[in-house]
Amino acid sequence: MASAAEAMPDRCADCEIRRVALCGQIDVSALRRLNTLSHTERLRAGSTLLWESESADVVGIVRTGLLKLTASLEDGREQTLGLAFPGDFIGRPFAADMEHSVTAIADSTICTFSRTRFEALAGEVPDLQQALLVRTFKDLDRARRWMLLLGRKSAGERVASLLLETAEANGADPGEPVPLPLSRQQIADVLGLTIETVSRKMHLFARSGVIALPSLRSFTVERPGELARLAA
Amino acid sequence: MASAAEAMPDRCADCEIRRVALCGQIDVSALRRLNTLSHTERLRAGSTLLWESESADVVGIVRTGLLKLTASLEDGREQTLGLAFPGDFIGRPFAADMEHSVTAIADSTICTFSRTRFEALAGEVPDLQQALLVRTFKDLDRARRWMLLLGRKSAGERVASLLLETAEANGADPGEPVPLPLSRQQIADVLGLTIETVSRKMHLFARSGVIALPSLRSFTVERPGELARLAA
DNA sequence: CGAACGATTGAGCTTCGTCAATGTGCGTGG
DNA sequence: CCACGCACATTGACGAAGCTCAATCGTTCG
Repeated sequence: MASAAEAMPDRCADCEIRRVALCGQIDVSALRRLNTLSHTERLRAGSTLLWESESADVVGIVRTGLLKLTASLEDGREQTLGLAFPGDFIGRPFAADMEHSVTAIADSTICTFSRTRFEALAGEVPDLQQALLVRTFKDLDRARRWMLLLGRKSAGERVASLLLETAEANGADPGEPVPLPLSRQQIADVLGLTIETVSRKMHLFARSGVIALPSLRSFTVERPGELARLAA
Repeated sequence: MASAAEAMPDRCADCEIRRVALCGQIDVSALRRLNTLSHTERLRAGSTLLWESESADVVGIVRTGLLKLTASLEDGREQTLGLAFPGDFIGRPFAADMEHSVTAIADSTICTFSRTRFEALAGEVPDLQQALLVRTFKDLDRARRWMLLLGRKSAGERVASLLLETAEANGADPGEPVPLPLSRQQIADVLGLTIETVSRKMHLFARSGVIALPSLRSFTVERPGELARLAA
């Protein structure tokens, strides 16, 4: 298996696929076939892999970095619909047109597949399809949870929710610095706010001692209970 | 096939399942098995089939009526995450806990299955799983499109968007009355607004001649182009 | 007819967006 | 090493959008 990856450095190592994308459920021969279909795509921060309302012929799995899914209105207003971390699946099998753009926030590598070939393989490998279905249900629930935030939470609650979620995703202890992979503008786009409001709320929390802001791209949680209460 | 439905009136007619849920893709024997597993659940408007953050042991397909998916905050604020029309799938195979409630808006009937038995069958019938996957991708894109509305559109744009979408779903011509299945409060919950703001915007549009409001539960589109422009 | 419920309308206020000025960190080139 | 410039972030002043509270209206159902 490793030898295949060495022989074809442009292919994804199948151990990676197995671990990250498919939870070790699919059998080795299908894995081999999946592997020969894959290409590693390198994406610099800021460049876009898939474009809203254009047809896409690739799907993929994020290997490293961070990407955002976004939709825009004609006048330029933009909303981030979700983030894609390593292991997340991107693209739309069984559908030609994208409903959102996929753009790298940090330099990223994506393990890509021809969409039609991936579809064909999925039809032949039920375990692959089931893994994808379970994953898609999770994405759907994540998106819907965010709808509650966008529709009903105040600016302060939104910012607190994001900080809390980021801290938890990092398994950070109180007082320990948590890296913040997003700029203020990107935070605003995720939360449906403006950059100014995000800045004000973060510093409000910092002044009240709930968090600390040691640098622009990190924070610490000083009073976890209070932060959770602020997140509503 | 019809005879099975007659012999067991509590079962869903399989022609219904085939047409509505599975796009005619699954084979007849699997259909039969699916059929013997199904129960028809009748739900009165206002009653809840599945509860947020409780475990659920059923999944199902809406046959008649209309349901809403909702999530709430502790203090009672509620956001509607989506609507389930006839043909829509509800519940979460491969997951025990619900992330949202499912409540009937109108009297409804749902063709339900034991979740675990449905999961087992899905594992055996790849076409069923694929149909479900395609459907789930569509739901995900619908949810994400709504995130753009919740995060970035003004109250007027939200109301116009909902009216436009409702009119289009009904294939209504200009001037023709469109039924509105939601109360003002339910519209507000879908759009992330208050009932007062919804009322004001609707009457604003009516006064300007873009729509007309012949009754509380219907409207007509008088100037489609203008309504589309208002929806942004 | 009256009560109950949902919808409308108005007045005031809060929150958040807008606009503008200022500040801060960082890389580049002198 | 320092100065500069640029991008990003912060802060303040102000206004508008939408929420809250409250009164009224209309409809439906006893």
